[in-house]
Amino acid sequence: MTINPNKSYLYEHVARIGKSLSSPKRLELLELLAQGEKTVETLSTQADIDMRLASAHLKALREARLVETRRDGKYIHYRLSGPDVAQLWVTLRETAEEHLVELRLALAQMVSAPDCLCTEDRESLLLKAQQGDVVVIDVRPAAEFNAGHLPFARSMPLDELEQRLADLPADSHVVAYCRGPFCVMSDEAVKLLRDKGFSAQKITDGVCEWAASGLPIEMDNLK
Amino acid sequence: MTINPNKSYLYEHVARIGKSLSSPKRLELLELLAQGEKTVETLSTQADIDMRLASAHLKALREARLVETRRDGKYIHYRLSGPDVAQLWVTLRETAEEHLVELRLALAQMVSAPDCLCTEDRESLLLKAQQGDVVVIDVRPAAEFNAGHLPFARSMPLDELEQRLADLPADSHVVAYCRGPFCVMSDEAVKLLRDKGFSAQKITDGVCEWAASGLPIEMDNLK
DNA sequence: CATTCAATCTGGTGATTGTTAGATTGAATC
DNA sequence: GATTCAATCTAACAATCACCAGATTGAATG
Repeated sequence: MTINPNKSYLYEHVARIGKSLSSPKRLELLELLAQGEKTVETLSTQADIDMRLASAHLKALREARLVETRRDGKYIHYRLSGPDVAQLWVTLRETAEEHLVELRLALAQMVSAPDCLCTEDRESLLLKAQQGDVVVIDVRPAAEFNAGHLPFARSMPLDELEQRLADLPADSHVVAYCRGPFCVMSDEAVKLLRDKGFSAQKITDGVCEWAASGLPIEMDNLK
Repeated sequence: MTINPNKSYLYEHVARIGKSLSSPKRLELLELLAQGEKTVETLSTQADIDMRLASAHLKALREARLVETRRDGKYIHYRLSGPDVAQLWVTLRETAEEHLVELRLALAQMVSAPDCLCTEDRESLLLKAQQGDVVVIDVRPAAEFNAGHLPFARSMPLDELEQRLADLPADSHVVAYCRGPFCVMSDEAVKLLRDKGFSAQKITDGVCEWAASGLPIEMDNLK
Protein backbone atom coordinates (compact mmCIF):
# COMPACT_ATOMS: atom_id res chain seq x y z
CA MET A 1 0.00 0.00 0.00
CA THR A 2 1.21 3.47 -0.86
CA ILE A 3 2.47 5.64 1.97
CA ASN A 4 1.94 9.21 0.71
CA PRO A 5 -1.56 10.52 1.16
CA ASN A 6 -2.15 10.90 -2.58
CA LYS A 7 -5.47 10.17 -4.19
CA SER A 8 -5.14 6.44 -4.91
CA TYR A 9 -4.18 5.93 -1.28
CA LEU A 10 -7.76 6.80 -0.34
CA TYR A 11 -9.30 4.33 -2.77
CA GLU A 12 -6.89 1.65 -1.59
CA HIS A 13 -8.35 1.89 1.88
CA VAL A 14 -11.92 1.60 0.65
CA ALA A 15 -10.78 -1.34 -1.48
CA ARG A 16 -9.68 -3.06 1.74
CA ILE A 17 -13.35 -3.21 2.69
CA GLY A 18 -14.26 -4.32 -0.83
CA LYS A 19 -11.66 -7.09 -0.72
CA SER A 20 -13.09 -8.46 2.47
CA LEU A 21 -16.49 -8.61 0.76
CA SER A 22 -15.12 -10.48 -2.26
CA SER A 23 -15.26 -14.00 -0.84
CA PRO A 24 -18.52 -15.99 -0.55
CA LYS A 25 -17.37 -17.59 2.68
CA ARG A 26 -16.57 -14.27 4.28
CA LEU A 27 -19.98 -12.93 3.32
CA GLU A 28 -21.59 -15.97 4.90
CA LEU A 29 -19.60 -15.40 8.08
CA LEU A 30 -20.59 -11.76 8.05
CA GLU A 31 -24.26 -12.63 7.77
CA LEU A 32 -23.93 -15.12 10.62
CA LEU A 33 -22.25 -12.47 12.75
CA ALA A 34 -25.09 -10.09 11.95
CA GLN A 35 -27.27 -12.47 13.99
CA GLY A 36 -25.14 -11.84 17.07
CA GLU A 37 -21.63 -12.49 18.33
CA LYS A 38 -20.31 -16.04 17.96
CA THR A 39 -17.19 -18.07 18.63
CA VAL A 40 -14.93 -19.28 15.82
CA GLU A 41 -16.11 -22.81 16.48
CA THR A 42 -19.78 -21.87 16.17
CA LEU A 43 -19.07 -19.93 13.00
CA SER A 44 -17.12 -22.76 11.40
CA THR A 45 -19.92 -25.21 12.24
CA GLN A 46 -22.71 -22.97 11.01
CA ALA A 47 -20.87 -21.99 7.84
CA ASP A 48 -19.82 -25.63 7.35
CA ILE A 49 -16.11 -24.94 6.90
CA ASP A 50 -12.93 -26.03 8.64
CA MET A 51 -12.25 -23.99 11.76
CA ARG A 52 -8.79 -23.09 10.50
CA LEU A 53 -10.26 -21.70 7.31
CA ALA A 54 -12.90 -19.81 9.29
CA SER A 55 -10.13 -18.37 11.46
CA ALA A 56 -8.25 -17.21 8.36
CA HIS A 57 -11.32 -15.52 6.90
CA LEU A 58 -12.13 -13.90 10.22
CA LYS A 59 -8.59 -12.57 10.35
CA ALA A 60 -9.17 -10.91 6.98
CA LEU A 61 -12.43 -9.40 8.21
CA ARG A 62 -10.72 -8.18 11.36
CA GLU A 63 -7.90 -6.56 9.38
CA ALA A 64 -10.56 -4.70 7.40
CA ARG A 65 -12.01 -3.64 10.77
CA LEU A 66 -15.42 -5.07 9.95
CA VAL A 67 -15.33 -7.39 12.97
CA GLU A 68 -13.94 -7.22 16.49
CA THR A 69 -13.03 -9.88 19.03
CA ARG A 70 -13.49 -10.55 22.69
CA ARG A 71 -11.73 -13.25 24.67
CA ASP A 72 -13.69 -15.36 27.14
CA GLY A 73 -11.54 -18.13 28.58
CA LYS A 74 -10.66 -20.56 25.81
CA TYR A 75 -13.20 -19.03 23.47
CA ILE A 76 -12.84 -15.97 21.28
CA HIS A 77 -16.08 -14.26 20.40
CA TYR A 78 -16.34 -12.38 17.12
CA ARG A 79 -18.85 -9.61 16.52
CA LEU A 80 -19.51 -6.97 13.87
CA SER A 81 -17.70 -3.74 14.67
CA GLY A 82 -20.89 -1.73 14.24
CA PRO A 83 -24.48 -1.71 13.04
CA ASP A 84 -23.31 -0.02 9.82
CA VAL A 85 -21.53 -3.25 8.88
CA ALA A 86 -24.82 -5.15 8.93
CA GLN A 87 -26.32 -2.29 6.92
CA LEU A 88 -23.47 -2.62 4.39
CA TRP A 89 -24.16 -6.32 4.03
CA VAL A 90 -27.84 -5.64 3.36
CA THR A 91 -27.03 -2.92 0.82
CA LEU A 92 -24.55 -5.20 -0.95
CA ARG A 93 -27.00 -8.09 -1.05
CA GLU A 94 -29.82 -5.88 -2.31
CA THR A 95 -27.65 -4.41 -5.05
CA ALA A 96 -26.67 -7.92 -6.11
CA GLU A 97 -30.32 -8.96 -6.12
CA GLU A 98 -31.27 -5.90 -8.16
CA HIS A 99 -28.70 -6.37 -10.91
CA LEU A 100 -27.91 -10.10 -11.04
CA VAL A 101 -30.77 -11.96 -12.67
CA GLU A 102 -29.22 -15.32 -11.83
CA LEU A 103 -29.39 -14.47 -8.15
CA ARG A 104 -33.02 -13.36 -8.35
CA LEU A 105 -33.92 -16.59 -10.12
CA ALA A 106 -32.12 -18.75 -7.58
CA LEU A 107 -33.85 -16.92 -4.75
CA ALA A 108 -37.28 -17.35 -6.35
CA GLN A 109 -36.70 -21.10 -6.62
CA MET A 110 -35.90 -21.31 -2.94
CA VAL A 111 -39.43 -20.65 -1.71
CA SER A 112 -41.20 -24.01 -1.83
CA ALA A 113 -44.62 -22.60 -2.85
CA PRO A 114 -45.60 -19.04 -3.80
CA ASP A 115 -48.31 -18.82 -1.16
CA CYS A 116 -45.75 -19.65 1.53
CA LEU A 117 -44.45 -16.12 1.28
CA CYS A 118 -46.19 -13.46 3.34
CA THR A 119 -46.66 -10.44 1.09
CA GLU A 120 -47.68 -8.03 3.81
CA ASP A 121 -45.44 -5.01 4.34
CA ARG A 122 -43.40 -4.70 7.48
CA GLU A 123 -45.46 -2.04 9.26
CA SER A 124 -48.80 -3.81 8.91
CA LEU A 125 -47.24 -7.12 9.95
CA LEU A 126 -45.90 -5.40 13.02
CA LEU A 127 -49.37 -4.07 13.79
CA LYS A 128 -51.00 -7.47 13.34
CA ALA A 129 -48.41 -9.10 15.58
CA GLN A 130 -49.01 -6.41 18.18
CA GLN A 131 -52.76 -7.07 18.07
CA GLY A 132 -52.27 -10.83 18.20
CA ASP A 133 -53.74 -11.48 14.75
CA VAL A 134 -50.61 -13.37 13.74
CA VAL A 135 -47.99 -15.21 15.74
CA VAL A 136 -44.50 -14.25 14.57
CA ILE A 137 -41.95 -16.94 15.35
CA ASP A 138 -38.17 -16.68 15.21
CA VAL A 139 -36.84 -20.09 14.15
CA ARG A 140 -33.16 -19.27 14.60
CA PRO A 141 -31.14 -20.75 17.48
CA ALA A 142 -32.16 -19.23 20.82
CA ALA A 143 -28.82 -17.43 21.23
CA GLU A 144 -29.46 -15.43 18.08
CA PHE A 145 -32.98 -14.59 19.25
CA ASN A 146 -31.57 -13.29 22.53
CA ALA A 147 -29.02 -11.12 20.71
CA GLY A 148 -31.85 -9.31 18.92
CA HIS A 149 -35.20 -10.17 17.40
CA LEU A 150 -38.28 -8.68 15.76
CA PRO A 151 -40.76 -7.05 18.14
CA PHE A 152 -43.52 -9.41 19.38
CA ALA A 153 -41.65 -12.41 18.00
CA ARG A 154 -41.49 -15.69 19.94
CA SER A 155 -38.38 -17.84 19.92
CA MET A 156 -39.12 -21.22 18.29
CA PRO A 157 -35.80 -22.69 17.13
CA LEU A 158 -36.26 -24.94 14.11
CA ASP A 159 -34.84 -28.02 15.82
CA GLU A 160 -37.21 -27.65 18.78
CA LEU A 161 -40.23 -26.67 16.73
CA GLU A 162 -41.75 -30.13 16.40
CA GLN A 163 -41.62 -30.76 20.16
CA ARG A 164 -43.04 -27.36 20.98
CA LEU A 165 -46.00 -27.27 18.60
CA ALA A 166 -48.36 -27.31 21.57
CA ASP A 167 -47.11 -23.86 22.56
CA LEU A 168 -48.74 -22.44 19.44
CA PRO A 169 -52.46 -21.67 19.45
CA ALA A 170 -53.90 -24.20 16.97
CA ASP A 171 -56.10 -21.76 15.08
CA SER A 172 -53.55 -18.98 14.76
CA HIS A 173 -51.83 -17.80 11.61
CA VAL A 174 -48.08 -18.25 12.02
CA VAL A 175 -45.41 -16.17 10.28
CA ALA A 176 -41.85 -17.49 10.51
CA TYR A 177 -38.58 -15.71 9.88
CA CYS A 178 -34.91 -16.63 10.17
CA ARG A 179 -31.55 -15.08 9.24
CA GLY A 180 -32.58 -13.44 6.00
CA PRO A 181 -33.40 -14.13 2.36
CA PHE A 182 -30.55 -16.61 1.95
CA CYS A 183 -31.57 -18.73 4.93
CA VAL A 184 -33.74 -21.81 4.49
CA MET A 185 -34.76 -22.32 8.09
CA SER A 186 -38.04 -20.42 7.83
CA ASP A 187 -38.94 -22.47 4.73
CA GLU A 188 -38.47 -25.70 6.60
CA ALA A 189 -40.45 -24.32 9.51
CA VAL A 190 -43.38 -23.46 7.23
CA LYS A 191 -43.25 -26.91 5.64
CA LEU A 192 -43.32 -28.57 9.05
CA LEU A 193 -46.12 -26.35 10.37
CA ARG A 194 -48.30 -26.96 7.30
CA ASP A 195 -47.77 -30.69 7.62
CA LYS A 196 -49.11 -30.41 11.15
CA GLY A 197 -52.20 -28.52 10.04
CA PHE A 198 -51.17 -24.97 10.84
CA SER A 199 -51.78 -21.95 8.67
CA ALA A 200 -48.21 -20.78 8.15
CA GLN A 201 -46.20 -18.40 5.99
CA LYS A 202 -42.69 -16.95 6.00
CA ILE A 203 -41.09 -13.58 5.48
CA THR A 204 -37.65 -13.24 3.92
CA ASP A 205 -36.56 -10.55 6.36
CA GLY A 206 -34.02 -11.23 9.02
CA VAL A 207 -33.16 -8.80 11.79
CA CYS A 208 -30.67 -6.97 9.50
CA GLU A 209 -33.26 -6.29 6.81
CA TRP A 210 -35.80 -5.31 9.45
CA ALA A 211 -33.38 -2.90 11.12
CA ALA A 212 -32.13 -1.56 7.78
CA SER A 213 -35.66 -0.42 6.94
CA GLY A 214 -35.65 1.65 10.11
CA LEU A 215 -37.83 -0.59 12.27
CA PRO A 216 -36.97 -1.41 15.88
CA ILE A 217 -35.20 -4.51 17.18
CA GLU A 218 -35.81 -5.94 20.63
CA MET A 219 -33.02 -7.34 22.76
CA ASP A 220 -32.95 -9.59 25.77
CA ASN A 221 -30.18 -8.29 27.98
CA LEU A 222 -29.83 -11.24 30.32
CA LYS A 223 -26.35 -10.51 31.51
CA MET B 1 -18.97 -21.08 -9.90
CA THR B 2 -21.29 -23.78 -8.58
CA ILE B 3 -24.26 -24.72 -10.71
CA ASN B 4 -26.77 -26.14 -8.24
CA PRO B 5 -28.80 -23.58 -6.40
CA ASN B 6 -27.39 -24.52 -3.03
CA LYS B 7 -26.64 -22.00 -0.37
CA SER B 8 -23.08 -21.02 -1.26
CA TYR B 9 -24.26 -20.34 -4.80
CA LEU B 10 -26.16 -17.33 -3.46
CA TYR B 11 -23.16 -15.91 -1.64
CA GLU B 12 -21.01 -16.44 -4.72
CA HIS B 13 -23.20 -14.08 -6.66
CA VAL B 14 -23.03 -11.38 -4.00
CA ALA B 15 -19.27 -11.92 -3.90
CA ARG B 16 -19.20 -11.04 -7.61
CA ILE B 17 -20.26 -7.53 -6.60
CA GLY B 18 -17.77 -7.56 -3.75
CA LYS B 19 -14.94 -8.61 -6.08
CA SER B 20 -15.67 -5.72 -8.39
CA LEU B 21 -15.36 -3.39 -5.40
CA SER B 22 -12.01 -4.85 -4.33
CA SER B 23 -9.77 -2.84 -6.64
CA PRO B 24 -8.87 0.81 -5.98
CA LYS B 25 -8.86 1.61 -9.68
CA ARG B 26 -12.33 0.17 -10.16
CA LEU B 27 -13.65 2.20 -7.24
CA GLU B 28 -12.17 5.34 -8.77
CA LEU B 29 -13.84 4.53 -12.09
CA LEU B 30 -17.10 3.91 -10.29
CA GLU B 31 -16.94 7.27 -8.56
CA LEU B 32 -16.19 8.99 -11.87
CA LEU B 33 -19.16 7.24 -13.46
CA ALA B 34 -21.32 8.41 -10.58
CA GLN B 35 -20.75 11.92 -11.96
CA GLY B 36 -22.39 10.94 -15.24
CA GLU B 37 -21.78 8.69 -18.21
CA LYS B 38 -18.33 8.84 -19.82
CA THR B 39 -16.34 7.23 -22.60
CA VAL B 40 -13.48 4.82 -21.91
CA GLU B 41 -11.06 7.47 -23.10
CA THR B 42 -12.43 10.09 -20.72
CA LEU B 43 -12.35 7.61 -17.86
CA SER B 44 -8.78 6.52 -18.55
CA THR B 45 -7.68 10.16 -18.70
CA GLN B 46 -9.50 11.22 -15.55
CA ALA B 47 -8.40 8.15 -13.59
CA ASP B 48 -4.88 8.55 -15.02
CA ILE B 49 -4.51 4.98 -16.25
CA ASP B 50 -3.84 3.32 -19.61
CA MET B 51 -6.98 3.00 -21.72
CA ARG B 52 -6.45 -0.74 -22.08
CA LEU B 53 -6.32 -1.15 -18.33
CA ALA B 54 -9.40 1.02 -17.93
CA SER B 55 -11.18 -1.15 -20.48
CA ALA B 56 -10.24 -4.29 -18.55
CA HIS B 57 -11.53 -2.86 -15.29
CA LEU B 58 -14.72 -1.66 -16.93
CA LYS B 59 -15.23 -5.15 -18.31
CA ALA B 60 -15.07 -6.49 -14.76
CA LEU B 61 -17.59 -3.90 -13.61
CA ARG B 62 -19.86 -4.74 -16.53
CA GLU B 63 -19.70 -8.45 -15.78
CA ALA B 64 -20.80 -7.65 -12.22
CA ARG B 65 -23.64 -5.66 -13.84
CA LEU B 66 -22.69 -2.49 -11.99
CA VAL B 67 -22.23 -0.57 -15.25
CA GLU B 68 -23.84 -0.59 -18.68
CA THR B 69 -22.66 0.60 -22.09
CA ARG B 70 -24.03 2.55 -24.99
CA ARG B 71 -22.38 2.83 -28.38
CA ASP B 72 -22.20 6.20 -30.12
CA GLY B 73 -20.14 6.01 -33.30
CA LYS B 74 -16.55 5.22 -32.42
CA TYR B 75 -17.17 5.94 -28.77
CA ILE B 76 -18.60 3.67 -26.12
CA HIS B 77 -20.24 5.40 -23.20
CA TYR B 78 -20.26 3.73 -19.82
CA ARG B 79 -22.80 4.54 -17.12
CA LEU B 80 -23.83 3.12 -13.75
CA SER B 81 -26.62 0.58 -14.14
CA GLY B 82 -28.72 2.31 -11.52
CA PRO B 83 -28.82 4.91 -8.78
CA ASP B 84 -28.44 2.12 -6.22
CA VAL B 85 -24.88 1.58 -7.48
CA ALA B 86 -23.96 5.16 -6.56
CA GLN B 87 -25.65 4.56 -3.21
CA LEU B 88 -23.58 1.40 -2.73
CA TRP B 89 -20.39 3.34 -3.41
CA VAL B 90 -21.37 5.94 -0.81
CA THR B 91 -22.23 3.27 1.76
CA LEU B 92 -18.95 1.47 1.14
CA ARG B 93 -16.93 4.68 1.41
CA GLU B 94 -18.73 5.73 4.59
CA THR B 95 -18.20 2.33 6.21
CA ALA B 96 -14.50 2.54 5.33
CA GLU B 97 -14.32 6.04 6.79
CA GLU B 98 -16.09 4.90 9.95
CA HIS B 99 -13.83 1.94 10.69
CA LEU B 100 -10.46 2.71 9.11
CA VAL B 101 -8.63 5.31 11.17
CA GLU B 102 -5.91 5.65 8.54
CA LEU B 103 -8.49 6.75 6.00
CA ARG B 104 -10.03 9.29 8.36
CA LEU B 105 -6.59 10.72 9.07
CA ALA B 106 -5.67 10.98 5.41
CA LEU B 107 -8.97 12.71 4.67
CA ALA B 108 -8.48 15.19 7.49
CA GLN B 109 -5.06 16.14 6.11
CA MET B 110 -6.56 16.83 2.69
CA VAL B 111 -8.42 19.98 3.71
CA SER B 112 -5.88 22.80 3.49
CA ALA B 113 -7.24 24.76 6.47
CA PRO B 114 -9.98 23.84 8.97
CA ASP B 115 -11.99 26.99 8.28
CA CYS B 116 -12.13 26.09 4.59
CA LEU B 117 -14.74 23.49 5.38
CA CYS B 118 -18.36 24.62 5.53
CA THR B 119 -19.89 23.03 8.61
CA GLU B 120 -23.48 23.88 7.78
CA ASP B 121 -25.85 20.96 7.33
CA ARG B 122 -27.29 20.19 3.92
CA GLU B 123 -30.82 21.50 4.46
CA SER B 124 -29.79 24.91 5.77
CA LEU B 125 -27.19 25.28 3.01
CA LEU B 126 -29.92 24.54 0.50
CA LEU B 127 -32.11 27.19 2.08
CA LYS B 128 -29.34 29.80 2.05
CA ALA B 129 -28.55 29.03 -1.59
CA GLN B 130 -32.24 29.38 -2.40
CA GLN B 131 -32.35 32.78 -0.70
CA GLY B 132 -29.12 33.92 -2.36
CA ASP B 133 -27.18 34.20 0.89
CA VAL B 134 -24.45 31.97 -0.53
CA VAL B 135 -23.35 31.16 -4.07
CA VAL B 136 -22.91 27.44 -4.51
CA ILE B 137 -20.51 26.62 -7.34
CA ASP B 138 -19.93 23.26 -9.01
CA VAL B 139 -16.26 23.12 -10.01
CA ARG B 140 -16.45 19.84 -11.93
CA PRO B 141 -16.24 19.74 -15.74
CA ALA B 142 -19.38 21.15 -17.37
CA ALA B 143 -20.45 17.75 -18.70
CA GLU B 144 -20.70 16.40 -15.16
CA PHE B 145 -22.67 19.44 -14.07
CA ASN B 146 -25.13 18.86 -16.91
CA ALA B 147 -25.56 15.20 -15.95
CA GLY B 148 -26.78 16.26 -12.50
CA HIS B 149 -25.95 18.91 -9.94
CA LEU B 150 -27.00 20.36 -6.60
CA PRO B 151 -30.04 22.63 -6.68
CA PHE B 152 -29.21 26.35 -7.16
CA ALA B 153 -25.61 25.48 -8.02
CA ARG B 154 -23.76 27.31 -10.80
CA SER B 155 -21.31 25.54 -13.07
CA MET B 156 -17.82 26.93 -12.58
CA PRO B 157 -15.32 24.32 -13.82
CA LEU B 158 -12.02 24.59 -11.99
CA ASP B 159 -9.97 25.20 -15.13
CA GLU B 160 -12.23 28.10 -16.17
CA LEU B 161 -12.66 29.56 -12.70
CA GLU B 162 -9.86 32.13 -12.90
CA GLN B 163 -11.17 33.57 -16.18
CA ARG B 164 -14.72 33.72 -14.94
CA LEU B 165 -14.20 35.34 -11.54
CA ALA B 166 -16.10 38.39 -12.74
CA ASP B 167 -19.25 36.27 -12.93
CA LEU B 168 -19.22 36.00 -9.16
CA PRO B 169 -20.61 38.84 -7.05
CA ALA B 170 -17.54 40.21 -5.25
CA ASP B 171 -19.10 40.45 -1.81
CA SER B 172 -20.79 37.04 -1.85
CA HIS B 173 -19.88 34.02 0.22
CA VAL B 174 -18.96 31.18 -2.12
CA VAL B 175 -19.34 27.48 -1.33
CA ALA B 176 -17.63 25.06 -3.73
CA TYR B 177 -18.18 21.36 -4.23
CA CYS B 178 -16.83 18.71 -6.60
CA ARG B 179 -17.02 14.93 -6.97
CA GLY B 180 -17.02 14.02 -3.31
CA PRO B 181 -14.80 13.70 -0.25
CA PHE B 182 -11.92 12.14 -2.22
CA CYS B 183 -11.81 14.89 -4.82
CA VAL B 184 -9.40 17.82 -4.46
CA MET B 185 -10.96 20.15 -7.03
CA SER B 186 -13.09 22.07 -4.53
CA ASP B 187 -10.01 22.56 -2.33
CA GLU B 188 -8.09 24.12 -5.18
CA ALA B 189 -11.08 26.26 -6.03
CA VAL B 190 -11.27 27.59 -2.46
CA LYS B 191 -7.53 28.31 -2.47
CA LEU B 192 -7.83 30.23 -5.73
CA LEU B 193 -10.91 32.17 -4.61
CA ARG B 194 -9.33 33.19 -1.32
CA ASP B 195 -6.20 34.35 -3.13
CA LYS B 196 -8.46 36.60 -5.18
CA GLY B 197 -10.11 38.08 -2.12
CA PHE B 198 -13.30 36.06 -2.00
CA SER B 199 -14.89 34.62 1.08
CA ALA B 200 -14.95 30.95 0.13
CA GLN B 201 -15.48 27.54 1.69
CA LYS B 202 -16.01 23.99 0.45
CA ILE B 203 -18.30 21.09 1.27
CA THR B 204 -17.13 17.50 0.92
CA ASP B 205 -20.40 16.35 -0.60
CA GLY B 206 -20.66 15.40 -4.23
CA VAL B 207 -23.92 14.66 -6.00
CA CYS B 208 -23.84 11.02 -4.76
CA GLU B 209 -23.58 12.02 -1.11
CA TRP B 210 -26.23 14.70 -1.62
CA ALA B 211 -28.61 12.26 -3.28
CA ALA B 212 -27.85 9.51 -0.77
CA SER B 213 -29.09 11.74 2.03
CA GLY B 214 -32.41 12.01 0.23
CA LEU B 215 -32.02 15.51 -1.19
CA PRO B 216 -32.95 16.38 -4.78
CA ILE B 217 -30.61 16.56 -7.78
CA GLU B 218 -31.25 18.86 -10.71
CA MET B 219 -30.58 17.81 -14.28
CA ASP B 220 -30.13 19.71 -17.51
CA ASN B 221 -31.81 17.61 -20.16
CA LEU B 222 -30.38 19.24 -23.24
CA LYS B 223 -30.94 16.39 -25.64
C1' DC C 1 2.98 -30.34 35.46
C1' DA C 2 0.49 -32.81 31.84
C1' DT C 3 -3.72 -32.75 29.26
C1' DT C 4 -7.43 -30.79 26.63
C1' DC C 5 -9.19 -28.04 23.26
C1' DA C 6 -10.26 -23.45 20.95
C1' DA C 7 -7.82 -20.72 18.04
C1' DT C 8 -3.97 -19.17 15.43
C1' DC C 9 0.26 -19.67 12.76
C1' DT C 10 3.11 -21.77 9.05
C1' DG C 11 4.27 -23.69 4.74
C1' DG C 12 2.71 -25.34 0.42
C1' DT C 13 -0.22 -25.82 -3.90
C1' DG C 14 -3.32 -24.56 -7.56
C1' DA C 15 -6.18 -20.81 -9.19
C1' DT C 16 -7.14 -16.03 -9.84
C1' DT C 17 -5.93 -11.25 -10.44
C1' DG C 18 -3.66 -6.67 -11.80
C1' DT C 19 -0.78 -4.95 -14.96
C1' DT C 20 1.73 -4.44 -19.25
C1' DA C 21 2.38 -4.66 -24.27
C1' DG C 22 1.25 -6.20 -28.83
C1' DA C 23 -2.42 -7.50 -32.02
C1' DT C 24 -7.22 -6.99 -33.47
C1' DT C 25 -11.99 -5.23 -34.10
C1' DG C 26 -15.21 -1.91 -35.86
C1' DA C 27 -17.26 2.43 -36.84
C1' DA C 28 -16.24 6.83 -39.02
C1' DT C 29 -13.73 9.56 -42.48
C1' DC C 30 -10.85 10.72 -46.31
C1' DG D 1 -10.87 0.74 -50.25
C1' DA D 2 -7.32 2.67 -47.19
C1' DT D 3 -6.77 5.24 -43.00
C1' DT D 4 -7.78 6.73 -38.35
C1' DC D 5 -8.71 5.97 -33.80
C1' DA D 6 -11.64 4.29 -29.77
C1' DA D 7 -12.07 0.14 -27.70
C1' DT D 8 -11.38 -4.69 -27.01
C1' DC D 9 -8.87 -9.03 -27.17
C1' DT D 10 -4.81 -11.89 -26.29
C1' DA D 11 -0.74 -13.58 -24.15
C1' DA D 12 2.43 -13.30 -20.46
C1' DC D 13 4.27 -12.11 -16.04
C1' DA D 14 4.50 -11.41 -11.03
C1' DA D 15 1.64 -11.01 -7.05
C1' DT D 16 -2.00 -12.37 -4.40
C1' DC D 17 -5.49 -15.47 -2.68
C1' DA D 18 -8.36 -19.64 -1.17
C1' DC D 19 -7.79 -23.77 0.66
C1' DC D 20 -5.58 -27.63 2.96
C1' DA D 21 -2.81 -29.98 6.53
C1' DG D 22 0.61 -30.01 10.12
C1' DA D 23 2.57 -27.53 14.00
C1' DT D 24 2.01 -24.14 17.72
C1' DT D 25 -0.07 -21.00 21.18
C1' DG D 26 -2.61 -20.23 25.30
C1' DA D 27 -6.18 -20.56 28.63
C1' DA D 28 -8.66 -23.90 31.44
C1' DT D 29 -8.83 -28.34 33.95
C1' DG D 30 -7.38 -32.39 36.18
